[in-house]
Amino acid sequence: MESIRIELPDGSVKEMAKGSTPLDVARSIGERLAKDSVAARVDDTLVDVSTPIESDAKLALITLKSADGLEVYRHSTAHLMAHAVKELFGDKVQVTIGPAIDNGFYYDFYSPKHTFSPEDFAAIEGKMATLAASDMPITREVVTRDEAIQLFREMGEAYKVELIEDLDVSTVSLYRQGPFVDLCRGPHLPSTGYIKAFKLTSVAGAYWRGSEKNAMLQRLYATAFPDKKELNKYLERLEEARKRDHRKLGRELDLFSFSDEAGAGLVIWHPRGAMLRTLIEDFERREHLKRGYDIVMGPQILRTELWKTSGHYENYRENMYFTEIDEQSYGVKPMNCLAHMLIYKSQMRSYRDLPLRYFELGTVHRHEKSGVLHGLLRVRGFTQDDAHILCMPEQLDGEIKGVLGFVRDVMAIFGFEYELEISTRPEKSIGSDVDWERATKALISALDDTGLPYEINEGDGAFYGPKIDIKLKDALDRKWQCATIQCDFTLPERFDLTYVGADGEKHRPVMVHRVILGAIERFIGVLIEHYAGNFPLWISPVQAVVVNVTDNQQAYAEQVFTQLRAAGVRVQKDFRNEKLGFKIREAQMAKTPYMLVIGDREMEEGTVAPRHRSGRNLDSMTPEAFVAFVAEECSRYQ
RNA sequence: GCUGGCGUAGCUCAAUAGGUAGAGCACCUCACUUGUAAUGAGGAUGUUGCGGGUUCAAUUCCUGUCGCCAGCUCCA
Repeated sequence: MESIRIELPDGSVKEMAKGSTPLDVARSIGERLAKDSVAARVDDTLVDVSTPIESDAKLALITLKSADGLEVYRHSTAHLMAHAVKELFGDKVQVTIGPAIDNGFYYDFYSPKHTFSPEDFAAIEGKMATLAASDMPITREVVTRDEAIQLFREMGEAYKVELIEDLDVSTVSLYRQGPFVDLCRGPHLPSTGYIKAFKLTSVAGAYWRGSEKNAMLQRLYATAFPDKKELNKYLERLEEARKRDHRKLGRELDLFSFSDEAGAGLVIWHPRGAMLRTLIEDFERREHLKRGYDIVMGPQILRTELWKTSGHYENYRENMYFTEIDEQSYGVKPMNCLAHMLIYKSQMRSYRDLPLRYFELGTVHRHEKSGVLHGLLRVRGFTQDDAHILCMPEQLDGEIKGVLGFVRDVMAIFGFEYELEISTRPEKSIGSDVDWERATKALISALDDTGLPYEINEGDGAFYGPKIDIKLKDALDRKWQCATIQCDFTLPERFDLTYVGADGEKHRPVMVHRVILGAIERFIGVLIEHYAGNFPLWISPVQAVVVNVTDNQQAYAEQVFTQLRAAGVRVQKDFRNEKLGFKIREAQMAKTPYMLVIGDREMEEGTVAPRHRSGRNLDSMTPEAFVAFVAEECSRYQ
């Protein structure tokens, strides 16, 4: 019999008969490995453990311990769910697609006759458990494209037919488990019995193939883990994450609110939230001034004519608010660039002036679709830490690198990890091919320079230029774009911006539109979840609360409070006639960093006894010492 | 914007086969003078999101609208 050489990840080589399967190889190593292997990687291709190997190859067996294994597991669980749904709802539903995602999987069903609700979950889970327990083999078969089309057509699965019809291949693979068959590339678990722990989590609408022009499908989300223990751990983690939800903490910590009466997506900042925001904005002003930006301010509304000049009226009108007064139409600004353009144009510019960096904490309004609003993370009125850099083309690289460095420094201060993405030209856009190419190259070069990994989103750029996006994650790992760096070769053109070069001729400057935190609202939303409401001292709206033990110390405590406030500590007092434990508890729940306890002892010594929200007590110290202590802890950010 | 779910006191949630609503916390009053996560007693609290319809009667059923939640689409 012909034999082949199988190279294993540790470099060892096994001689196996031609046509041996990964499972055969696993068995030759050990029964335990054979049992644990759910798929295999043969020369970089993921396959089933039952796929025969026909020639010399590198082989890695995949168990549920690896990310690949888990993905296979979840994908197979998605099939199991589709199988269960077909058994329960039969002809009422058609299957479409069901991939594995982070922490689980989903499956989309076309189901006009039955609307899925969480009440269906128990039945579906029960059926899945039965199907898993029956341990049906999951088998792969390869058929021609036409055979597959015919098969799914007979089954009444129109969406599968459409999928196959769009495939440019001669054969497709099918996976069967009992009577259930699905078009799938695989690989899959050897049998349904491998599936042990899963839970349906939610149901939501999703457009077929992600386009709002297509039919709305019903998507069942679920999670799956190799065993119940891990599943429960995940569910607990999810529960913990929900406690960090900035919408919940925002109310509990009395930071902000929304009001139907005011309007959807419009933030109302309460004293503590407004303080938090002010502190962050002050920080921003300092950091920008340090880096050579000039602070500027523009008006809230500008004449509609100007939005026509900029191209916003043409491209962004549906997101804008307009108002008309004295027969004059104005647009409420959705972006801050226009005033910055006017500042640039207010005088003749020399190449010696460049780069010019105009910074504005600019409040903008955008009419976002009602369904996308989400706490502070997606609102209709927000303030950006916006800047427009106007420079010579040869300065572009350096400016973009400078901004990326700025982002890196700021994110380090808040302890954020972030993901970088670059987005290229979309279909609906303005500007020439040459400009787009030059701008895109500049961004890529700057990204490469950071040495950090980044993703490329083709066609995802703004209508006026390509961009780099920096994304942060919320408590539930949903990604939100915060910082963004966008090249714009269009506005300088439209506003006819020029500078006089060394040659005495007029030249066109290039523009970089960039934000570091992005929208302050969104950033604070993510920040609340990041710290779970336990803000570091330098941005804590309330840094300390003075708490007396009995009325006896009230006069002294009042004096301490006044002294600390005069010294710039953000301090509050709680002199209510309550037990100390009660007042400590309240301060604790408000996540106040320090509680300054004053009893007879402290009054006699002229000190306070600080208690940190962690429960740790500091040695008693004089109010002056506490002021210095706070100043020291905050100093590294100022 | 779309699909589905939801809107009851400041917050978290009960209630009703259709008969105009209750509990805890918070709030107010009184007593207690208290040492590091809840002292006790008493009190007040609602146009049941808003409008229209069906009905003798609507918080409950129907409908419109506003808002919220999950996801999709879209974006900081």
